[in-house]
Amino acid sequence: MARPREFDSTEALEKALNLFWTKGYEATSLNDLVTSMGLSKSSFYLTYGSKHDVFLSSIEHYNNTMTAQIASVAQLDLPAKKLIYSLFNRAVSRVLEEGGLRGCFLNNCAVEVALKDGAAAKIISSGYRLMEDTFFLLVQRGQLEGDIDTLKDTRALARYLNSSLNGLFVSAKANLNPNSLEDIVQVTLTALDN
Amino acid sequence: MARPREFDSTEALEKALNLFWTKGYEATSLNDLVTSMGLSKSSFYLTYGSKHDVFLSSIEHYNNTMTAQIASVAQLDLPAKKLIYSLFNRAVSRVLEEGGLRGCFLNNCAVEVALKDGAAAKIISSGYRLMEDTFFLLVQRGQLEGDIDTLKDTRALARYLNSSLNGLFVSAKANLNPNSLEDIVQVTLTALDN
DNA sequence: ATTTTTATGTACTGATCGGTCCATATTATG
DNA sequence: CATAATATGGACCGATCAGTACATAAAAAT
Repeated sequence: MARPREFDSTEALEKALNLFWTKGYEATSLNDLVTSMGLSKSSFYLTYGSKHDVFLSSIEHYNNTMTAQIASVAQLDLPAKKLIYSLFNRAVSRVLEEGGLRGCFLNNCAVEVALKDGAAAKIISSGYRLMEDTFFLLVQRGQLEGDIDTLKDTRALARYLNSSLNGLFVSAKANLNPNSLEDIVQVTLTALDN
Repeated sequence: MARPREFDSTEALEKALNLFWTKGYEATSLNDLVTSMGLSKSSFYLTYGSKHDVFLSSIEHYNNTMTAQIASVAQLDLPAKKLIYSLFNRAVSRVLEEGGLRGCFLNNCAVEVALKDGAAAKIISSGYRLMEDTFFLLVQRGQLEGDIDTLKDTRALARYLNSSLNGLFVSAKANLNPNSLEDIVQVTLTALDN
């Protein structure tokens, strides 16, 4: 009944997400967005509403994909404690990769906009709880599997691990040093030992 | 020999610092700056050079005051381990105060600009090393005082503590929850136990 | 083939961006 | 009191900001 869209709207959203991820919200201009998304301003506004709207959609999309992807790692058929180890080690190697310093998108958003953007803050917060819950399930499984002391507070450990992962990303940006990151991970993970 | 300045330049710099701290670099406009610093554009540019220059000066000033202030805490005549505890507990209570959510300025800067602003990155990095070195001295003293296992890697513990503190600030922004912050601190500090 | 409906490209908006210019004001020195 | 030197206020700059208007394009439905 009407002219069909010439672009894939989730593909374009991912382009926007990537831009916000590497440049931050404020430093990303509308021209940046439409250029990298490959569409005209008309299509942009018709499809996504506004810069702020597409930003919120980006965070939601991030929650639905990246965060959910980590949650799926948690269901792999390996000892939960090993999975936690590998989540941290993979975070380190990802940060050290080309372009990896942009870190975690939720982390970046929390720091840059959570304080002044209530709508964004809600979505960020839900993403964080998703991460925390993933760690909770992993720690719980580790306790069931006998690899983590059952006397330890499961929720507290989950919160600690989530927070530590964020600290790692900030540390990498503040003072990139592979040895330092490995030190941090090594000490962090001793909290899971007896 | 010439007309005297009508404002205190470090006082004004602190106003700028506070603005960058709460709003972030990109979101702070020149009008914001001159208004809150209480001076005209002429005086601003004559005294501080540019928005970017005053930003760099702000970070340097932060390093010289806040970070150095924490370093002075480290020299208090109390068991070093207790001092580490109180640094973390004070961070939690400061975050929970009115306006405390803006967190740590170095942390904010690292996340928002370190990737794209080399000049800022250098200053941020030096601030971080200052923090890390403070923790190093504290851990070392704790080991000498017999409160921290001497078999533990002093430098690794310092890096870990510094990173954990940053994680705490991000966590607070992402999902403010006093219980959660206390959980994080409690687990974090067990790394100092035997 | 015409109508309906949505998509697209482009020109345009007022507001704000960081930054400059210059005329005037204010002081210390000679 | 004149001069030298810096400080200040405010008008002004081109560029860019996010967002809009509108004319045209394209497809499905009749």
